[in-house]
Amino acid sequence: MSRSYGQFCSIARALDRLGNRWTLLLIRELLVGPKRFKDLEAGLPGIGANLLSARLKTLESEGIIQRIVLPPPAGVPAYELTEMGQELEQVLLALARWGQRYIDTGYDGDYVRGEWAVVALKGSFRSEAALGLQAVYELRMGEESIHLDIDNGRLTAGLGPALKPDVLLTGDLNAFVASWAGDLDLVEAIADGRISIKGDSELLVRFGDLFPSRQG
Amino acid sequence: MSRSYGQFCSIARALDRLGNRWTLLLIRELLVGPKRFKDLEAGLPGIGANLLSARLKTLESEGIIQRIVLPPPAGVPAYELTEMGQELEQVLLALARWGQRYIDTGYDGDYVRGEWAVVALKGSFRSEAALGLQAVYELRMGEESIHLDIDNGRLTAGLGPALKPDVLLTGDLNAFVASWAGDLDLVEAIADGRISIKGDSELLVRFGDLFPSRQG
DNA sequence: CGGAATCCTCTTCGATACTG
DNA sequence: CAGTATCGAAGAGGATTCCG
Repeated sequence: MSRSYGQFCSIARALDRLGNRWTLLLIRELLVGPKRFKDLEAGLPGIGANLLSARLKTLESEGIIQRIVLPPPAGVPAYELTEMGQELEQVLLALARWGQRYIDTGYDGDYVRGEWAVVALKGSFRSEAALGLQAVYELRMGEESIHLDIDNGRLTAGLGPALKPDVLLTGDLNAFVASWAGDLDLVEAIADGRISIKGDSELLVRFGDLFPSRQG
Repeated sequence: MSRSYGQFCSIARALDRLGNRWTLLLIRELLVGPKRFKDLEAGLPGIGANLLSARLKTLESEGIIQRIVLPPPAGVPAYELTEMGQELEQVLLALARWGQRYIDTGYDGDYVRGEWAVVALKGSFRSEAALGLQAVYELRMGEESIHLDIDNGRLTAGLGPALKPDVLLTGDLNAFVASWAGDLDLVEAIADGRISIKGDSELLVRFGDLFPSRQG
């Protein structure tokens, strides 16, 4: 399958498993939670069912992901990361940090998905800026919601709405994308109504500090 | 060249540049210092000159590496990481940490090189274990030497001998490999003479603590 | 509907031979 | 020594089909 590099080196060994096309993006998809085959296809446009199937099989045999059956009432098959797979989070966050330079310089019409912000924001989170802060953010981007729970320097982020958000930002996905791309200031977006805010607006000011982009 | 994933996502954007075969291993090679074309070929057995040439060209055009002429008396062309390329260190260290599980479970005869330990040891370094410690280690593995300067929780590691090592470990590369692979205990290796130690032997005890493997 | 298997075309890789 | 050129082999991508 994946041609081995044949090197006694932890990086090469990791890349023997992860270096194939789509593999790390597939992990990114599963990092926000279990997903079905069709959801993975949707998050990885262009992959092709055969290749996705092959990648899933390989990763399962390597113990990085596992097939599960979602709890009732769903009761349908899905894929999730094993503990070993979860441990790849730091690799993806490091990649996200390095790659941020290529996204905060404008949006070019590429495919985008709100839930990717879960991983991206985890990557750009500045723990130091959150010391002593207790706050729950919810971002409602079109159909998708994500939540960010900040508790004194620690961040827990995930898919879906927050139970009790201190701040709720609602808007079109395009508006959020424009703000990440540096095309639109968040405060400006709220001023002209492209994004609406509910809750403690003081916390909005801190948002840019907690999740900085290159532009500042 | 590299087919783009076409996603507005920092991870996908990073992988657009780094996801090709050999690319991240090429970065690993340059992470320990500038190298000539032939040295890169030697560190990446199997790559093929055409592919190495193509990767170098692409990475240069992306501003991740740059061509230089080594200072006199060498005066020969070489490649080195740009600042942007240097910033990939955290990505490689994260990969090294995750991949360590695949190397500390025995050596299988794969190609290996002493200088890779510079990156691997940086990855496994436990800063907490080095608080208050000031020590310079040198590892002389066959022809290759690397040095590890520890200064109160901070590690600087690089190719070549140390100026004033507190501990000098000398041995065959095979012996060091065996110890990394968990096939041979470092203390045992010294007891039976496969690795010899010169200097403060107390610091040897701390070595396993500073650079732990999965086995402990 | 989910997902695995097949077929075909295209791109990329890998090894060797070759050139300034 | 530093790359180019070439070509067979392997992997990727897209469409379609089959099976539960």
